Amino acid sequence: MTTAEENYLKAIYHLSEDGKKSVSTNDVAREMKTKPASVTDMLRKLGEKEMIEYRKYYGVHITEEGKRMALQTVRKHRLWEVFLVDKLNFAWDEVHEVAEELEHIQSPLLIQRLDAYLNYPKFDPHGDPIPDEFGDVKAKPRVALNEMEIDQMGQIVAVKDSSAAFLKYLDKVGAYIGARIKVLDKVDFDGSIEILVDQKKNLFMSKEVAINILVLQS
Amino acid sequence: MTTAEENYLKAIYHLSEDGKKSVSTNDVAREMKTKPASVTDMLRKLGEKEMIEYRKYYGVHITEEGKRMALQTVRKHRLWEVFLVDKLNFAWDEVHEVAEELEHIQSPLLIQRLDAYLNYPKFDPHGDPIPDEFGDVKAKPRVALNEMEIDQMGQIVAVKDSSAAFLKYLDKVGAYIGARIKVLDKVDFDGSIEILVDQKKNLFMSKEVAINILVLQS
DNA sequence: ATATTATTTTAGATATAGCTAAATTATTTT
DNA sequence: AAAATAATTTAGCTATATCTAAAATAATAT
Ligand SMILES: [Mn+2]
Ligand SMILES: [Mn+2]
Ligand SMILES: [Mn+2]
Ligand SMILES: [Mn+2]
Repeated sequence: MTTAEENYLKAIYHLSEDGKKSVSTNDVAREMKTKPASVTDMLRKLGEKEMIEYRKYYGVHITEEGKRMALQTVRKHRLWEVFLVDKLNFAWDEVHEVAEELEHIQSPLLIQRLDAYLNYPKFDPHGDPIPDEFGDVKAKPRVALNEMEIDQMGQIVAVKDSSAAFLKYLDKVGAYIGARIKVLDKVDFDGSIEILVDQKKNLFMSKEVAINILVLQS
Repeated sequence: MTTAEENYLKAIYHLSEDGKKSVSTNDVAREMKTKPASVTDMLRKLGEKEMIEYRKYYGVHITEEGKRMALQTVRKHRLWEVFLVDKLNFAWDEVHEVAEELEHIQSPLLIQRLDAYLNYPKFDPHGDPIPDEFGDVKAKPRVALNEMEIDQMGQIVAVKDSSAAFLKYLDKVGAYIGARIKVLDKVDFDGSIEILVDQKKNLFMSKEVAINILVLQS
């Protein structure tokens, strides 16, 4: 598998994640920041390798083998992110691009040793679960913060967006993974929301922000 | 710079190292395990980027800028090798191929942090010096073991060949970096040599092996 | 000085991965 | 059911990095 194939397959896997049966050429083009024409070429190639089922004009469906490969790349990406944050003192908003390169290094021994060195972490710095070497993921039930009701409580466990802009904003306002929260108010008009963080700090945020914060309800 | 360009430039740098003014197309092809025709293409490209001075049919000479770039890649390669051995418990014969990939990861911050994390190592697991961030190398005067005379003493400080086959052989016979040695005998006929290691173990080796062991004389 | 040999370059392919513009197919609206 | 629109594919082009075979050049030997 080439780097490009791995990146496309990972994108298709992520786009299929929330139960969508089939992913469109345009979806992939948007995610990969390439043109639909380029995507068509790659879909044909991944189809020939049986990583996806590809029917012209009707989108694509990832195969078991494709999912296995994608999860392997996801595992590497997230392990490297843990390494960068835990060992090299990167901030959580600085790791994504580097991990995007590191995930393509080909060495099973390297990943096995890295996993051991990091003490078999279960989650990456953004709260995403790290698949084990067989591709098994321990998924916790998570809710987007904007879908919670007033007075409901929980704990921030992950973020959906890993961009530096978003993560720096969370740092600034004091939202972090592990924080205990309670919904104080929701505004129907624009979907904005006010929460209490760690029983002491009030925090007001737009719907755009709340959508990207994942909570384990309690 | 692409990965291929970095690899070629590093090869040209290494081939120029022992004072050779100019490096031939065939030399590079041998080192890179590619065909001379492919080398010609790349030499033109590196010439246009002024990483090398390239005169058709007369070989190539690395420029200051090219040397700077090559040393940057060498620095990354060797730092990663230290990481693999010191932190991930790789054997010294297992690191070369992986480092060959890792050296192309683009992130100045990553290398700066890695260097600090490893405590600013000066040598890699094969005894080769690690250039600092400005490309400065602290070179020690080293002699190939086959060039030493009977009764001369010294310390093994590096190996010239980093292949697994060679390094595993050294492990087996108990030659390692840091070992104190004394030349006991040399056979004129085939250049083979017998040495005393750490004042206790006699070791007989062929010229091929001795050529690839570098010694700091004392 | 010429011929032979070795080295190097050029010409012409292939494979990957991207693009734009045009054509085709599917979907939605009227 | 047609027409309009949106999505997707095809055709043709570019750039990188490789290769083989043929041509050109340099180095060596007679
Ligand atoms: Mn990637
Ligand atoms: Mn992540
Ligand atoms: Mn390399
Ligand atoms: Mn080394």
